[in-house]
Amino acid sequence: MRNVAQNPKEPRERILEAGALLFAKKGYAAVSVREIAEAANVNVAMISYYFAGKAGVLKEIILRYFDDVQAIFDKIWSRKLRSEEALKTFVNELVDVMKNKTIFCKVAITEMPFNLPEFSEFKAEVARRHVEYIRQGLQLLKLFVEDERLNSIIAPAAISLIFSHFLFLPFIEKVWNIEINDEYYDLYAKTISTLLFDGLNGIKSSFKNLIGDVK
Amino acid sequence: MRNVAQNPKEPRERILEAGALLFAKKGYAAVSVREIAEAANVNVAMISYYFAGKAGVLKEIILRYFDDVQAIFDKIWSRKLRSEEALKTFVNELVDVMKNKTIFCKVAITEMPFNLPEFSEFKAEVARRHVEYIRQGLQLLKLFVEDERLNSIIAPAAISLIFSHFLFLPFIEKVWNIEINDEYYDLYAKTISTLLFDGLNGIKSSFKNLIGDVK
Amino acid sequence: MRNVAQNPKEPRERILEAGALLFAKKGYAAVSVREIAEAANVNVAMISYYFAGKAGVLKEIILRYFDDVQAIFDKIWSRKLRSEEALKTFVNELVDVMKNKTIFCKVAITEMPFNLPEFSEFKAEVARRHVEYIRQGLQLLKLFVEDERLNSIIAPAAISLIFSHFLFLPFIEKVWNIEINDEYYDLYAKTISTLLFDGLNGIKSSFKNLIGDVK
Amino acid sequence: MRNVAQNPKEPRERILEAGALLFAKKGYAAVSVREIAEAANVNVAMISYYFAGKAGVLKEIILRYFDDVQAIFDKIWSRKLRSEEALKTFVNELVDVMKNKTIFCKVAITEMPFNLPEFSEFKAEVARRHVEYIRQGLQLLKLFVEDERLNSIIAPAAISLIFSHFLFLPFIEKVWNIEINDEYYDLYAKTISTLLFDGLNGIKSSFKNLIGDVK
DNA sequence: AATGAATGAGCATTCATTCAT
DNA sequence: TATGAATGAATGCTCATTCAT
Repeated sequence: MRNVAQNPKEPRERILEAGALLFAKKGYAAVSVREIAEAANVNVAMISYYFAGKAGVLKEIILRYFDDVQAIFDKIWSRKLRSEEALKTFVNELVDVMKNKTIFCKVAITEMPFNLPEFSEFKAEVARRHVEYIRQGLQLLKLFVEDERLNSIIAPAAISLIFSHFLFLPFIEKVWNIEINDEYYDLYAKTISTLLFDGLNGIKSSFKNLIGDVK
Repeated sequence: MRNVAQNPKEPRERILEAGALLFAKKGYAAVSVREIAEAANVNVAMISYYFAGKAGVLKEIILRYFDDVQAIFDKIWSRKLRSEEALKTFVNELVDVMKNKTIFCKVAITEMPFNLPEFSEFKAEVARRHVEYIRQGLQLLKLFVEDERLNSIIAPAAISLIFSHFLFLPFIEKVWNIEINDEYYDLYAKTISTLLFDGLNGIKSSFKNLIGDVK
Repeated sequence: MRNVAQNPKEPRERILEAGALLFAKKGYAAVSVREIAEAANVNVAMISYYFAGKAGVLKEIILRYFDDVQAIFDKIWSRKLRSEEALKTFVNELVDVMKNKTIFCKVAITEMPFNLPEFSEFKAEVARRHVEYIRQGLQLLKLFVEDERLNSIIAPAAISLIFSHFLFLPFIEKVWNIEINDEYYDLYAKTISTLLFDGLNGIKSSFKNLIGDVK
Repeated sequence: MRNVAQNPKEPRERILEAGALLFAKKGYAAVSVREIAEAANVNVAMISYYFAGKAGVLKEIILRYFDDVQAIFDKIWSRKLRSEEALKTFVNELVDVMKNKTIFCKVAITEMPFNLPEFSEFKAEVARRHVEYIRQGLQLLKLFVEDERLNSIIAPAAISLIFSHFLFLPFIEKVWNIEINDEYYDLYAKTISTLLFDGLNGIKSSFKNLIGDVK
């Protein structure tokens, strides 16, 4: 059901977008179902009806984001890209997703550090689904390491880097006087790609002892 | 008054630490004053008494974090460190702050992307206070750029990178089976330093046209 | 909607009556929503649901009282009564309203002297709506005066006189040992009418110089 | 102790005046002890210390008002004034008290209609103390009546009339554009006196059957 | 006489959810 | 599907008062 093309005018979709917008702005816990219902122009009860509660809305938002991430990984595998190109493609595609589905991405990223009981199982499940992707990604970049600790540093660092713009957006808008448009996002993708690629190369040469042989 | 060393047994301090712990775990909006009061073993009314409301607790937490960040900047200026050493010192010191005041840092970082009305003025003020530090930091790294857009990408990227561990901590603990101790944080600081230094050098050579001359 | 006849068993109406009773007895500020909810046999949340908060209940009560006052004025205009009859009709009708909707009247009158911020705008609006009625009333009684000061004395004096019984009711019950019934209210209306009519005539002859010519 | 001349700078007195001002503005129940303490520039605990709680402040305010009223009655008895002069003196003196101790009077009058449990005994006591004065006043005006009902109408009516200005002051200021000064209060006293005297004469002639012979 | 910390009860309001229609 | 009334718990906060100092 989730993948079926949906009319954005359908209530279910309106709820999802209104929810994502509000969660992105104020954080999941600070948003009430009434707010969402008003923004989506539906009756409050419809949120429980469609998503079995407020938590269901967030879960769906996060799942949609992860579907997109998964699609990016699949694309890279299927194209059998090599290290540098794979990395650049990954960054470019991820920035593209962020540009087009900003609010969904921002919600998925900003809610990740929190540990609300009603999501602990859900998050564990999502994590499990993506562990393998992350491992394969690190292998592809010739960065798979015997020492798991290095993996546990690099993977979040990369994700965090790519999403930095979205995490700090309110701050950025206050501090710098810039116009954020397509051109900006091109520069953004190029800058982050470079930083990440050269940075990871630096790690590869600095930590030779820690980096294992991958077939 | 805020900087005076305080007995952690004092109610004010207990509230602050209990608040930070809970905000770090569940996010500001998901925590109730009653929860904080119980954890801090004080009467609910004391939270309003000392901090003029729940929002006051978060503000104090964020201010304390920013005081530490400011101290790091001041240290670097006063030592007149050069580019590479300055960067490494910055990362090391910041990781050190994160290690010792993890929950305060995590709260400051994770609440930044949100835009609750009761904090908008406060955040603007904090932003203003730190703009100059960030600018000077970029100058020191010979990364001050004519094109403001590049600054607006690099600065958040660096911060985001350094804090990546704390943003993804719950995720990391689920995916990797590692022990997080002092040794781990040493490796973490070294890895992030390398990634950032080599990455920024990559940017310097790739974007020569955008980077201005700084004395 | 406000004027539609409503089943007194409807929650909205029960809240209104319970609220009026309690406000009349203890004053608006001394009554809690929980008290009202219990007395009206509704859930506490229903008070905010129907009236957008405790203040909304008082506003509705006052509006209902003023609707009745307005209806009396309209009745007098439409009947084209002359001075003496108009005055007697006014007093009689007002005493009648007071008798039948005692608590609503008492609340409207006793809360008028206070200036709570949440009502200042509302009261100004109500005042505006009734200024014209009062002016026309004074004209009808041939008491419209060039000197606005006299108007500002007479109008409140008349209202105050008519409501005196309700303002001092608790006091009256303590001091005099009387039974308050329909007969009592007949005597009350007659006494107040006489006092007011003869008193105003006295003013007319004593202050000839201040009283302007009205057609 | 209450009658001893007190330095208005003494905390006790400051509390009393700050309390009266706030009670007059917002009503007893809507005022917090902290508000009073701040306005009086004393510590919160001092209110309980001097007056044994918030209720004690109101009681003292009301007592002071009644002392003044009692003094007026005593003056009239001692001067052995006759009906008309007695009435005019009463009104004039009362208006004078109102002018000079506006807030104390307003509080005493506006809190009278309410029946808070913590004051029921106090109010009964105050009522008892003044019943005799009122009876004697009515006798003096040759208005003492066999039918107690008429007394129970006239006495509150007179008081209510005299205080009408203070009950409706916020309303008056909104509706009429007048300057309230000494001259205004002179006119006020004269108008109310006339209204009351002529009105009561009207009653005397209209209700001959009800008015008994007094020696 | 005066303070400020502390308490526990109470405040109005909002919450997510349910349910009859 | 969709509504709006209704619920009971929980929200942040303020209350008058007390008490050790």
